[in-house]
Amino acid sequence: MELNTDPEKKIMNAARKIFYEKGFKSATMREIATEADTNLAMVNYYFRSKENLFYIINDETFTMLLGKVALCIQEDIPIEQKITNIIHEYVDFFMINPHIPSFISGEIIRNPQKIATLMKEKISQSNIHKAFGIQIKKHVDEGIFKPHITTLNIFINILSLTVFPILSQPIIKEAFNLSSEEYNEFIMGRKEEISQMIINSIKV
Amino acid sequence: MELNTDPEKKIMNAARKIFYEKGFKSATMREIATEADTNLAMVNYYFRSKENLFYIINDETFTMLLGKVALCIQEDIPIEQKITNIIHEYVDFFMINPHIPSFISGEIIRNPQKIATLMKEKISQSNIHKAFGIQIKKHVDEGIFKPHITTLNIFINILSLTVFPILSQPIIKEAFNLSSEEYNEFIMGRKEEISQMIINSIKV
DNA sequence: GCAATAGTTAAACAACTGTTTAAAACAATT
DNA sequence: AATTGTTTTAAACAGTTGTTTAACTATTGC
Repeated sequence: MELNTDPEKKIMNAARKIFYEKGFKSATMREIATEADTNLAMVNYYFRSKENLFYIINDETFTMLLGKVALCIQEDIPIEQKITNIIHEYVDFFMINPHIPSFISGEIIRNPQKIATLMKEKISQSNIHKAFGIQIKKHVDEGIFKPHITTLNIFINILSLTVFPILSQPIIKEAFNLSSEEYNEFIMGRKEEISQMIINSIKV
Repeated sequence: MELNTDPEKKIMNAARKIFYEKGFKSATMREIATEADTNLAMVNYYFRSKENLFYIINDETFTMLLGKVALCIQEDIPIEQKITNIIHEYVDFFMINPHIPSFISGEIIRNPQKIATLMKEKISQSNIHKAFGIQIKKHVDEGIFKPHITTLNIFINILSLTVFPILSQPIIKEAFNLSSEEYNEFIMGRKEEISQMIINSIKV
């Protein structure tokens, strides 16, 4: 069901799908070409190399992920509500795109420096750290949050609790005998739980 | 610095190192042979195939990881103390073996069914679920823990909060400008924080 | 209409990989 | 000392992969 007939877009969509599912090393240019309903040479014609194509997808993915959080942060609402919103946003998103966490994990193992640099770039482009960091510091200074609380702290906890259960989906389902419906319920039910957990952990 | 001269052990050690660092697909038999200070044919002579060698390492890794948790669980101490012990154990272990989380993640993407089956097998071998599950249910029934709390819930939270920060080590260090010492401090400082967070989240 | 550019195709190339082979070296047993 | 089974080596094999080539077609600009 490929609506876009532009070959460049078709290849991008195919590459995204294959890279997400298999990671860089296991994905092949021939497979991407077939998925895009074209041939091998076309993929190289439009995107020069596998590495280049991969990093376009990689960049796109990070932009999307950080865009979500940037939107939540710039809203004029209490910080607790921001945290809850980010968690809901991420859980919902990863449920629809369950391959993204493992895609990124795979790239961390393959090329940590490159992905770290990309991440840093994207973080400074959106001013997440600044806008959120100031608000947190204010809460710390006012004695509302515990003294050691930082942006890093909160972000790691949010990502840990949202990303990991998606990453380990196959293991959870098999080891605990959950059907897909039960797994979905489990993840969705965690949204409020995680939010409360994190908010409680930062309040003094 | 290879102390063991037994070629089989030498190949195992080499394979463990290479597989941990690069994952199944990116690791090559030639690289393992070189690392083991022997040649290609020897690796196949002792281990038949790459797939087989990989699953020996895989099995060994899961046995080790679940062994740790099994030990903590069977101690005759309050359940809160058990949770704290597991967290400390895992954080310390992953700090020494930072490649294991990404190694397992890589295998989840490559062959989810196989790793899920292996995990299930190992879980039922150690009687984690049983021994821990009973104790949790007792706390729930006595009104000490919240009604919805299960083994799965607690385990996912423990693993999420311990594994993810290790998995994303390169990104954390780069994006937040942390030196290795600062990163280590950050992770080590989280041990108590995580313990409190999880225990608070399950108590009624 | 025509030349130049862009798009498309099938085939070839070169490098790499897991696995196998066949012969040599070694060890132990008879 | 000869034989047997095991270990080690170097080479070959067959398949896959990313990339390039060269020929062909379609499109565009003049």
